[in-house]
Amino acid sequence: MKLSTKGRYGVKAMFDLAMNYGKGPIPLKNIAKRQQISEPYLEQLMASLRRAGLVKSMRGAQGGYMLANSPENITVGQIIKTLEGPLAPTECVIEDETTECSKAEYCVTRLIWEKIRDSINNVIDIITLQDMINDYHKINKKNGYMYYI
Amino acid sequence: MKLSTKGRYGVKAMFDLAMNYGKGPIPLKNIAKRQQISEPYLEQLMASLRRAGLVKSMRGAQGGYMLANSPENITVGQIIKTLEGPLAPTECVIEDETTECSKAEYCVTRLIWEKIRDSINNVIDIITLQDMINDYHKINKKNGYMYYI
DNA sequence: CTCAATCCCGAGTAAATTGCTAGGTTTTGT
DNA sequence: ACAAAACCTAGCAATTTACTCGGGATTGAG
Repeated sequence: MKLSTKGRYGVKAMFDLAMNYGKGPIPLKNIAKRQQISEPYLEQLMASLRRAGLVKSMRGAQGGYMLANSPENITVGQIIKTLEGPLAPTECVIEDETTECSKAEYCVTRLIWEKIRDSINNVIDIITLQDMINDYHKINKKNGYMYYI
Repeated sequence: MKLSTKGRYGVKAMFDLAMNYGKGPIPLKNIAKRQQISEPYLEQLMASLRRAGLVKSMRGAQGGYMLANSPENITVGQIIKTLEGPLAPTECVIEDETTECSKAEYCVTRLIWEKIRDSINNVIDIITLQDMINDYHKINKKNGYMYYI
């Protein structure tokens, strides 16, 4: 029951972009270096995020990536779901799945998986990139670190 | 972010044992058949559950497995954690891990993984096998099914 | 107008994990 | 004695993960 690196790297990279929101396009190379992620691998993740409409890109020299919306309008849930697929503990409780399990009506274990799914979604759909920035400032003020990871 | 079959099969098998609590040892073969799980595979899972002290076994003819405690004293969380390991979304927020990440103090993403971890644990550590039995009776009364899955 | 910086794209791949199967040994009630 | 059961160890095919690699297309700056 672990998140893969896709979800973890994705959130880090998007947080990095949020910290640089409004400063024009940020080259992938810089993000990868700051967040310590393999550059060509991160490239693939950014491609998914772009196709999902969460980031915009500018090609060519002085190009890079930027958030497609302001940090308070992008949730961690959007990022994770884009990169990992729907965040359900089992196949049978993936929301908006067309083919439902034939035993769904009387399956007791299903009720548990639904509760787990809902509790996860309640957390990640509420946290925005702006919340992360606020957390960062709080931590930073307290102990004086300057990294954003 | 899926549960593996270990966790899913484990919960099903333990629910099966809970439905048969007090009826003496239940042979693995019967559980496997009712819950539609490969018998030798389930055997491995039961071995883990036995070593964790969640079930007791009787060898020989008329032998089988039974819960080591009453259904209201066994949680879904105990079962899943035994079979899947600690239920944390990332390595860095596994509880009672000795080697902590060096960036833990100022890591903003870590705060998110902790919230996800806690929300999952709050759900599964509260649900007992007795709760599942109660759910079963509720569903069963409503629509007349007799399976327990 | 060139060129370096950048994003874009598809393929390949080693290592780990998952979900089993296979083939035995030991114990015990009837 | 014997059959039904738990117990144990090993192996293995398929899938997934976390990348790497090699090139092509754009574009701003000099």
